Amino acid sequence: MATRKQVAELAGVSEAVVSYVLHNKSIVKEETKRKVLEAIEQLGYRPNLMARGLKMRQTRQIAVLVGYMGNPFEAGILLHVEKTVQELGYAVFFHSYNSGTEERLKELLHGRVDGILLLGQSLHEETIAHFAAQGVPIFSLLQPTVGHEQVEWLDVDWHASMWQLASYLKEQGHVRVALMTHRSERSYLSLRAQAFLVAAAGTGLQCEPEWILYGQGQFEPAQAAMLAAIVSLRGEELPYTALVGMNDLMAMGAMSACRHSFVSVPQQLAVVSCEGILLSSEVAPPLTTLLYPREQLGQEGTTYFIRKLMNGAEADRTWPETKLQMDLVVRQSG
Amino acid sequence: MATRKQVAELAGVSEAVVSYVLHNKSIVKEETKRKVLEAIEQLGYRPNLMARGLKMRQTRQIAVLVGYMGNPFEAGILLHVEKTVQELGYAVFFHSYNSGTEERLKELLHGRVDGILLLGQSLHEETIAHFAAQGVPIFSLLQPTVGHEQVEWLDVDWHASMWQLASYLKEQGHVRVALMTHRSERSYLSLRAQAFLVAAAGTGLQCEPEWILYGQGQFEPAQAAMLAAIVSLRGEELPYTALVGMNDLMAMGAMSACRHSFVSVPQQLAVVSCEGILLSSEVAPPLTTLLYPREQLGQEGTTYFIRKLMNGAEADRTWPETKLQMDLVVRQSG
DNA sequence: TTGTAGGCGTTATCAG
DNA sequence: CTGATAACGCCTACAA
Repeated sequence: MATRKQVAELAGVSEAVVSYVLHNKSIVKEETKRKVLEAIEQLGYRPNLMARGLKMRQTRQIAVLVGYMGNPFEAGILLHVEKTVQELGYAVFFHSYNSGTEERLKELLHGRVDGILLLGQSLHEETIAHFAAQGVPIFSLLQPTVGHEQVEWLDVDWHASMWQLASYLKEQGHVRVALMTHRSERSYLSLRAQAFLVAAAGTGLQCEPEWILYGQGQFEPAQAAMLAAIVSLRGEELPYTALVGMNDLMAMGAMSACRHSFVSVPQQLAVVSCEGILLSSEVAPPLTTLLYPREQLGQEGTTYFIRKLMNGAEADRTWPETKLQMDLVVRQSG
Repeated sequence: MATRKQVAELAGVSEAVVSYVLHNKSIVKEETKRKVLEAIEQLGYRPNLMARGLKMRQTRQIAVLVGYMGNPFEAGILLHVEKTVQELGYAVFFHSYNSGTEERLKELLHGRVDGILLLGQSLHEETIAHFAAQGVPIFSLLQPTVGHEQVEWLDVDWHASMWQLASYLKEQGHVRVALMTHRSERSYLSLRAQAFLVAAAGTGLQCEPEWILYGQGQFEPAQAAMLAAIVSLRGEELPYTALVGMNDLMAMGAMSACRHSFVSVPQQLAVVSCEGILLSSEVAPPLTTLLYPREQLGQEGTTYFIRKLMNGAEADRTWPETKLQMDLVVRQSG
């Protein structure tokens, strides 16, 4: 573990000079510089990032808080986030967040990150205030749900998107539609559900409260919920002709349940969704879904946030309130 | 940003006492302790992790190097790794690794992590030596390919697993089988391919070199490779009756290509694979595959590694050379 | 152009 | 039991 001191000794200069060379201060004489660089090379010296962080009060590390990596949607976003973070010379502190471990989170992050990037998570107000007080900015990819007034975010325009989806269903002749979402209002899926409900009302679709199924954002719970809904009919026909999933995994879970209980998709039940994850084109039948611009989300959101971090608090008001757009990919499921 | 100094002032004690309280040294008088705890509470004080790390030469952070998060197989492992790391009181420095950015990696990690966990990546020998010299241990989930003699790892027993797969194909009456793998011998898929080739020879399967397709571990390249193989036949029959994918994504890509070119699976071509990722049961037709124990891998491997980190270098020889087992899940693709 | 010294927030040693 | 004080490795204003 070579330190700066050792480099200085080997090069026969003082420690400060080593720093000057490291930071490309042009004030160092060419020959001294060469000597120092040689010593650095020889010892394989690299600055200790803890020490530097302590001194500079800047870690060049940002926390990325995710919910559930088992969902390809979130994993796909993380992929692009990390890539962008890396390109901008920062590093990722990766943490899966569960509401209720906030105390632990504060400890874990204290002094270790320059900012926090939320991947669809909703923090408690108190926690947000805490980090604000610490001078640790927060940015959110995917719109946060409750609270978060001070938190900037980037997401698609869900109202426009859901309007698009509702219109499509209407065009296909559907009137009664079911909805699969997450029970918790803290989930980012709830926002999508609200937007769909508004769009459904606006386009004249019928979506009764008892047609709302809860798949908790994941495949198996969704499968179970759909199965339960089918079984409870005792052989009668489904009261709706279409199901819209608030994410692809749940839509796929529902289709799986249908297949196992001989409900044909899309004839007896059309299924549509709104992410377009990997393999959504490969399930049976291929899923009709909106395409979420994940790369754009990860790339643009992260870039904006880190640039802001680098500039200090200046250029604060530049956030372009443009939301992202989604395209509908019509396949065979609905 | 309350510091220890401020806490000490508020509580009317010296800084050292604050540390004693923090570390539960029972030598502090009950009343002093109470005063200090109050001050901590009031100021919302938490130790700065950079300062602590610098002093202790221990960061309680480990680097996790991944290849491609777009693959549910790797994302699924990360999920369990992170969970375990968190439970053991450590944190994850997340980094996507590309061969060729080793210099950058060394800088980025210097002094910031206590250890490195490889998720199927292969580092250069020189890099391994570097970290060894720095006293940063490396552990690998999934067996590393070339070199890495000094690196401990955990993986399934690929020879046994591939023997199982080859035997199954043989039982099903197949003789000529194709293989879909990654071109680079640095990829962890190459190890699987080697193992399969050995097993194929052992069980009497025929697997000609020109039947080896390269899907680069991902869906779309695999799809393209399979498509190219089919097209090049100009309408003649495939020279093999089964294809074994070195991961599920490639097997699915191959199936997709078959569907689009009207090659029926499994009648004209049986497809099998060896991971069992999410949705492998939902594609058309559902994929016959070995089930990789990802949770066990992430949980056991990470636990072993972090415990070792905590104990210093002691208990070095306890690594149980037991490899993990896989089960075959027979579905409709082969 | 180069060296000195103070300090970032901790922990640990050693007196009181 | 408690209080100074010396590191940990680095950066930077200021002095030489």
